Amino acid sequence: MQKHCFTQRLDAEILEVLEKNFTTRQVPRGTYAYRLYEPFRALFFIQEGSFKNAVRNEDGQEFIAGFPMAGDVLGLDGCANGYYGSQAIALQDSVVCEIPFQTLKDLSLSYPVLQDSLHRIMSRAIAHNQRSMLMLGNLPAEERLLAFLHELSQQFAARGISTTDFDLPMTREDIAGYLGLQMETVSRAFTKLHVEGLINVHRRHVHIDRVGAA
Amino acid sequence: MQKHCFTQRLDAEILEVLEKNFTTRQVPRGTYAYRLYEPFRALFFIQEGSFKNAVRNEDGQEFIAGFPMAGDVLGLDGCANGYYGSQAIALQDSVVCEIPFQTLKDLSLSYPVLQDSLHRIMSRAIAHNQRSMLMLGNLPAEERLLAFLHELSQQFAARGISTTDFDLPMTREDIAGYLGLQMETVSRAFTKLHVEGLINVHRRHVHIDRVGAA
DNA sequence: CGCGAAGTTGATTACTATCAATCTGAGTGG
DNA sequence: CCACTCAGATTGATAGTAATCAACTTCGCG
Repeated sequence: MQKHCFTQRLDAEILEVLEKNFTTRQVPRGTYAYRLYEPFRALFFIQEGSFKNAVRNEDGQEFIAGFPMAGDVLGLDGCANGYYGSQAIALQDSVVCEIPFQTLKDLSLSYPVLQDSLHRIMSRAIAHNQRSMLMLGNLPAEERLLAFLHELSQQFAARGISTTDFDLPMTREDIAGYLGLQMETVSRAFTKLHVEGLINVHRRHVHIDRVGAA
Repeated sequence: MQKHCFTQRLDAEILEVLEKNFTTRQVPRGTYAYRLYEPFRALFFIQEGSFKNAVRNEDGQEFIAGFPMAGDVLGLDGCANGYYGSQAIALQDSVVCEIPFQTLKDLSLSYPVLQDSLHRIMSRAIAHNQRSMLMLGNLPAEERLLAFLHELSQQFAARGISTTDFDLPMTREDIAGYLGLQMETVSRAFTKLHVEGLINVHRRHVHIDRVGAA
């Protein structure tokens, strides 16, 4: 499989420069790439695997902000306050490149394209969160799940994996956390979509039959 | 009132540099600072007034991503795709500084502190959206409204306005759009908070009596 | 084989949306 | 100055959706 670094569309030349400064780290399934309230020092570029990006408040309530995969960047919320406002837990055994933020800034001065890239990545995160909020605010459970499957399908598409046949790396509870629903509701929504002939699902495996006239 | 530019905590020296490149623009109440799908060229720094930042999808469903005020930055979601993914509508007669993104990037090379500032601003937007999603996913109507009032109170605090006594610049419908609720539900939540003795509210005017044992 | 985590399904409750009727107050023009 | 108007806001009644509580099933794994 292709090695993903920083973005999928970065010049090879820049990649070389970055790789000199990379520290590669294994992140076994269930462990953290970075933790909530940990001092912000670095961004993490996922080379292999996938994560869940969890936000929590004082009351222990948890929300899943997203499921970043190979090629995505972790820790973007950290440089606002000097500590991470979320945490990233590996859903599978994963590999990340740790890029100290200071290094990234220094390199940006010599390689403006790198700076552009960082801006786009952060901007994309903002745009993604805005679309998520739109979904959370407006869609009923079943449509949320459909939107989620569609989003996931596109994430896989960008990585050359089948868009109609794939395994979910996360539990029903994780999905519920991402969609702002309860696990049971997610399970029922899966069943409903299956009954309607839109998908075929067995545990973690999903097959999308038709995209639905959304 | 103090003039707000870029961030409240930027060196005077840098401010001068920026101001040379500013184009100031009046944005009357009800008009746009920028529109959805408009080509991305610039960020907007609010000098006076306040806005609602609205995201829409194809079905015409709308979500309010936030209510940026003087000192905040608009248009951050634009540089991901080359066009704005949202739009900003003035809630009051407002004034913005339009900073072409290219200019900002050029200046960043000479003034690294400016680059830092941009990173922090984008990072803060990401962190803010994450907290919003946490609220949308977990809290019941009344607590959402309370969280919103608290957030607003802090926004005012940062601008030297009373944290316990203020006028809402937005309608109930806008608040509903931000909280992922219906206007009627927001109205009922206001009434309930009043009955519980937490707030005093008449139309747009709000007085916070006690913060509640959240 | 048995245990436990993950997932499904059912019954009931609680909350919010929806539809509909009013109320209020700011702005307008006679 | 007052009546009129209308957008914004409130309140009520009802329906619909998701949460909650509980029982049960499935599957991976030691």
